[in-house]
Amino acid sequence: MHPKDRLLATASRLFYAEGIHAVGVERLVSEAAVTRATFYRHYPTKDDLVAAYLAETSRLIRAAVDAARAGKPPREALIATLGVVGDATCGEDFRGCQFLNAAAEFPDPRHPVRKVIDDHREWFFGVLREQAAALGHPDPDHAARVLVLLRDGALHGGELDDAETVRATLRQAVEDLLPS
Amino acid sequence: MHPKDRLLATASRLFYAEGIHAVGVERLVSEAAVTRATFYRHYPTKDDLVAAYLAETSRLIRAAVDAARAGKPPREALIATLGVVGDATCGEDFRGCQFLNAAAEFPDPRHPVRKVIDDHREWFFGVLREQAAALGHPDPDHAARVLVLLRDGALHGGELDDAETVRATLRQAVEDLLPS
DNA sequence: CCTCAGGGAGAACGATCGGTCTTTCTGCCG
DNA sequence: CGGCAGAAAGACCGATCGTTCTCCCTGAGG
Repeated sequence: MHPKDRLLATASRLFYAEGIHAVGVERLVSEAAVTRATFYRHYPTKDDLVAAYLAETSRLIRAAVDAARAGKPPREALIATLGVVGDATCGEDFRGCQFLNAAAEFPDPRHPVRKVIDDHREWFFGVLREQAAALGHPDPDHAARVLVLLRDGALHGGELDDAETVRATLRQAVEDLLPS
Repeated sequence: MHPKDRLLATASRLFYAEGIHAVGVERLVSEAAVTRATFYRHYPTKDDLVAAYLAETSRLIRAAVDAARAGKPPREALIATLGVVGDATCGEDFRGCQFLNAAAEFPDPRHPVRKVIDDHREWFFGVLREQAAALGHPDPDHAARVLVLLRDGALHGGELDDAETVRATLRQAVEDLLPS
């Protein structure tokens, strides 16, 4: 495993578990067994590493969603898509949504990190709208918007409230929303 | 306005707008026109000021919700309660939920700040459950849980997506959830 | 009038922040 | 073998972090 990959893996773990501003460069390089010079050779600034962390997270989530919905009929595919979210909330060391947490720490909407967040949200909304349309929902845009609300809520409730209950609540709410 | 109140007002504004870890003590005391000594005379540590900021925010929200539902029949009262949330998302300088943002910056569930957050969430869930029960909903616990999901989602979507659309989506979703 | 708490002003603490630098060594490719 | 990029190791930069300190001044209560 190359230094650059070790850095990204360490950053993903620490940024998610402890918060972005709370983890300093010293901590990153020491836990990744990399020197400061190597850090700045691969990432010009810390913010670039943050953006890389979110981009990589987005990549993993897209893969998980693609895998979950592959080959399923429309209704099951949509339930499976939100199921990925519900499962995530019940995973150990779950600490909310990487993107929502990062947005809380980067208030400036024009910050480069926010673009990665916006891209990911736009992708997910598109997936939901497309799936709602394939399902024959009369207003796929509205359905997708409600599903996004539920998703965002579940990703926070899973940390602050009981995760299993949140997963069940999410699933029930999604099924109620779809034409039976 | 006394120094302690100026401090709390300044902290509320800066913590919410820029994030908690991102605002240092120097910034707080200079913008509040207060000396460092006065700061630590009223709040033993910065974390105590953070807890006070969230406690004060909770107090204001409880007052707003109480005012919105006062004297309304059950169904309108519940819609008004969530309406407070929707209105908040459309306010200027809206930057998401103070409690969710703070939770993103305080990962340790045993941290004192997290207790203030948990208390606030518990209160809000209780209000929703009580209102759903008064409405004669067959499963008020489940209804309240779904409403919390929608609330949390709306409070983030209002910042990251279009606020007015989120408000309308939230209202529609709430009405669809209630027995007609 | 005297006292004394509370606030203003600002220096100072050690620690850490994000970022740059020099030096040395290793390993790969021609 | 020679050359050179990438990484290790760590000193170093100014700035800021949260926190504590001393000193002086003001204003209200007894």
